[in-house]
Amino acid sequence: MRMTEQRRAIRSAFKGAGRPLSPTEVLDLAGEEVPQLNLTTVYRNLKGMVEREELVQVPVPGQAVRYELAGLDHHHHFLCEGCDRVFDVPGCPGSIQRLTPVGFETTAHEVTLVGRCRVCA
Amino acid sequence: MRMTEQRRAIRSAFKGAGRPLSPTEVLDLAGEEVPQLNLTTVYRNLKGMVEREELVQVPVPGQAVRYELAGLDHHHHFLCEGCDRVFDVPGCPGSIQRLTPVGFETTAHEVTLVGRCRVCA
DNA sequence: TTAATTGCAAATGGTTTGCATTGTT
DNA sequence: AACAATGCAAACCATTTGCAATTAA
Repeated sequence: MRMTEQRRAIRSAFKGAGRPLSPTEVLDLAGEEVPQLNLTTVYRNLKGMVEREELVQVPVPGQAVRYELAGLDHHHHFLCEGCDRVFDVPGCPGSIQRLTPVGFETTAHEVTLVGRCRVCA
Repeated sequence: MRMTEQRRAIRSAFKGAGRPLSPTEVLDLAGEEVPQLNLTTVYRNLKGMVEREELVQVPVPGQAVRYELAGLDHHHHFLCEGCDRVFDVPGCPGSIQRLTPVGFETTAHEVTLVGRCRVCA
């Protein structure tokens, strides 16, 4: 794993954003530092960073997958219908597991709030 | 809005399944009744049924959208990692709105449990 | 009869892959 | 030099659309 300019730019896009990013958002943000950045390269780097556990995927209902830095505390997400950006939401409504139907086994849960962010509200 | 054989079959696929269905699942299920059923027709009918509010979309994180009969009580969903089927989960952990960050407005929420269904567990 | 519905093929949008080229070490 | 990373074009997959043929009312 070599350290290239584009990889550096992709990393710092996540550091700077502080919220989950879509591949296109990564291209736009990192592309300011490295204008020749290619979308294919973004996809390949995101994939590699997930395999190396630097990033995790953030599946968003009805939307393209986002990515965020790995190792954050358990939290959930907010999808803004105005700007399509995704934000982290600290905390978790406990008592989610107890919804599990009899005979089923729950290993994870996704909670996504949908609405308007501070800017769009 | 004319009543065709294929539309009838699509309707009854939902009645019979009792769980959210993907377009492909609809094709498979309704295709048993109407073998010449075409995937394009399924997509067009699903879209029409959503506009007419007979169905609602069920966005599943990281997966293709599912559809289910409209008008059900508020509930959530369970995604089985074994068979990729989606099931309804009655109930709702209250206290979800209180996760909303200051300045944000929450208008809806999605909760998806992920794990193994009764058959796959 | 005639307007809605269908089927097929082609277009689309997001993501992935093959392969030759470039860049780090 | 050796091999990982990149760029481009083509392949993919799910979904949508154009258009001519079919069918319910």
